[in-house]
Amino acid sequence: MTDKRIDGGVAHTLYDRLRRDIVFGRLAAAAKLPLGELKESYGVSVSTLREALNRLAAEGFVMTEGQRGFFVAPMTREGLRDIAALRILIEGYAFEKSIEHGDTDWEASIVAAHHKLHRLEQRMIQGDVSVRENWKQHDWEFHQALIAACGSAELLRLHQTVFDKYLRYQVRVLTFRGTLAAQEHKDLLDAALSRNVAQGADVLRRHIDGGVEHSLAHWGG
Amino acid sequence: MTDKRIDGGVAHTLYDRLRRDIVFGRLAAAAKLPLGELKESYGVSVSTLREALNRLAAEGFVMTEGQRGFFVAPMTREGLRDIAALRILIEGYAFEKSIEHGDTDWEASIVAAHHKLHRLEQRMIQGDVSVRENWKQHDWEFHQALIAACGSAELLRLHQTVFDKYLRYQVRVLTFRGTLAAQEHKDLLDAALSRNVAQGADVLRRHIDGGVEHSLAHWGG
DNA sequence: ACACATACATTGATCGATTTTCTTACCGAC
DNA sequence: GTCGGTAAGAAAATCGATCAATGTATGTGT
Repeated sequence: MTDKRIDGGVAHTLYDRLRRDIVFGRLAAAAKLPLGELKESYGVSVSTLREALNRLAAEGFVMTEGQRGFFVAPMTREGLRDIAALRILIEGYAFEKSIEHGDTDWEASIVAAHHKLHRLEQRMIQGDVSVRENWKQHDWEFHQALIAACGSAELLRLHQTVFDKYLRYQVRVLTFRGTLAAQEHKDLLDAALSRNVAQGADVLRRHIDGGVEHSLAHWGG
Repeated sequence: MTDKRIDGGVAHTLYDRLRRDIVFGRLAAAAKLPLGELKESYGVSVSTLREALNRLAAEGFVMTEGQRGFFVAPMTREGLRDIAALRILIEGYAFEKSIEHGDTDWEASIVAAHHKLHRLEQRMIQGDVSVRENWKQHDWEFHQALIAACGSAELLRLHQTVFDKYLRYQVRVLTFRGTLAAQEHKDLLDAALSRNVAQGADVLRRHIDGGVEHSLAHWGG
């Protein structure tokens, strides 16, 4: 028998797909989301579709105004600075708490997460762009591992959506920050292992602000 | 003709009603939410109901696990401490930014908001419990006014849900902190008007932690 | 008497159809 | 020529019905 727990039902699968399609730009920013067309392309009914869209609307990935349907959330320079500042606040605080409370198991998990991320980064730097979506997953897992010992479920949950909103802007510019980002990840790992709160917060701020500057520089349009 | 913009459709109205019913405890914590019954009592169809519940699930007011339906989010001592810490972080940061950037219009709006709140608090202290739900509204409007000049839409949006999650715990214990809370609100106003960031953050922390201690002391069960 | 399996009842998840609302194109009046 | 109103078409919001999963009770075998 197949394990049903792999997918959480059509609605949950659809939610994941839509979310990824928004974060990775396959659904363009500010694009209209016509129920009739999406219903066809995703192969679900309108009710199921609306359930997923409502969840995404609550998280801020899609907008819905009055009875005019759903739109992908737009991307603006101000929106990027806004979400980046929020990520620095949330992740910075969670990182501090995590450094305070983390035990040896936590240390082991961040070392492991960093190793996997490092491998992917090497391939990315060498120009292998096929692993991009995979790399994102490991980037997130590393950052999530860093703050996993913060002791707050609310914080971890919130970080997940803030991180993805920020990531959407990183994906938008197709170029990779490469060596710089990789070095910052290493610095974050070192700060965590040496329990240096101030240094960790500082590196994290530079890491995120660096991504903002990179995105703004390659904004285009 | 009646202005349609007053209600945002059945779904949005239902969302508001459900959210209020959860925050004010009319839907008990951890209670099951049977679609068949709710459909009757709220007078909507199952699809509309599920849309609203999905939005609330994304915000964390209701839980949904697998194919077993929806539950009101439970309330625990740890959950209270968790959400309180998050509120201190979010609102404290937003308050600082607001003090930095706020202009005279902002000052006027917080004076006005505080005045309305103050009137309600006087009636609450005198034992008039009929204005409780109205008082909550003005409490929220005052705190929202304090941070309105922070310059971040994401922060304001996030604050709204964090505030309501915290408020649910305050509503849970039926007693009112009365004079203490009123004095703290006055102190917050003074700190904002005198642009004293450190004092503002300090008062805010005491205000929120005070509410936590009050709730834990009257926890019962 | 207890454990397990199976049939039944209940509830949630998904779908297709109906109703309402918005958009736009068209026509007449100023 | 433009503004305002109106009617037709498209799209979204809502609903009622069907399908699938879960929980429960019953019966049988050890």
